[in-house]
Amino acid sequence: MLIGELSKRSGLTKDTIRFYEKQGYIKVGWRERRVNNYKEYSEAVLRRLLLFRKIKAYGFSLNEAAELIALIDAGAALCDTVAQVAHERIEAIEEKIRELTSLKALLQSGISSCPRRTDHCSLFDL
Amino acid sequence: MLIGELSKRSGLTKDTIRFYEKQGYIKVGWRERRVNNYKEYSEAVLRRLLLFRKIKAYGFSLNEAAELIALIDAGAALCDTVAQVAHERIEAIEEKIRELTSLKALLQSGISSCPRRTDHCSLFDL
DNA sequence: CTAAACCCTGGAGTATAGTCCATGGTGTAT
DNA sequence: ATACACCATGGACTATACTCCAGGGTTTAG
Repeated sequence: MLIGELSKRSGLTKDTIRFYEKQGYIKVGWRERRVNNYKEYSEAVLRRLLLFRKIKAYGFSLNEAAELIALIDAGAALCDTVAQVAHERIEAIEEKIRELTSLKALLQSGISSCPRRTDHCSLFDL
Repeated sequence: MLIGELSKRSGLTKDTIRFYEKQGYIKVGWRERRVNNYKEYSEAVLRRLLLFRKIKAYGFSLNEAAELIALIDAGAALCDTVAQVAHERIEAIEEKIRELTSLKALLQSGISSCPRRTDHCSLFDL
């Protein structure tokens, strides 16, 4: 299929697909050019793009997604390995949540310590 | 004071201070050059930098900090106004926390739905 | 024949907040 | 005299993940 169809079926824009190619996240064109120089994409490429989307939906970065896919390609995506990776991601998310929570608490305590009577708020006083 | 001292007293690197100047977050040098072209910074600039640090510590971006400082400069930093801004920030943080929490749940449900017996994890199957 | 709708490439721009570098001037101590 | 610390400027580079553009070729319908 050509890039337009691939774009529709993968849900990624043409630009994104070309970007992934440039970055080497998908390799293609690599022989599959039509006479007119148009690239012919295979179903395998489509599956790869869908996989990227799925993994990214879990909050992984493109690079992390690529690493996971390499693992899968290598047949090394054992449950334990994947669970391990997912756990690390969860911990990173939890850490981020903790940061945000304490930031929120900081703001709330700032607000609640405000006298609310003057015409100048002390929240940002040095 | 010269930039070296300002850097030490503000806790910001010289590069950061120069960056703030370039971006117009602080205006200086504006007459206060020594004969040798060295910039002379005032205590007012130091206070401004400390204010930026403080506001940024609350998780505001540089631009938001600049807006808040403009408010303060204008004498318009009423408690209600500031509380309003802080509330918006808190809501944004809460929204982010909700996103992260659901992402975490997604990952967790993915992991827990894993049979954990095969040599290929189904978590990332299409 | 021409317009619309595709395709190609390379490169620049977006956002954020700096960080680093080259090049060159200045000030102080030995 | 020279080393060393300090100052100045402008511009490039970092990370992430695209997004958009210019300039050009191709295909298809009317």
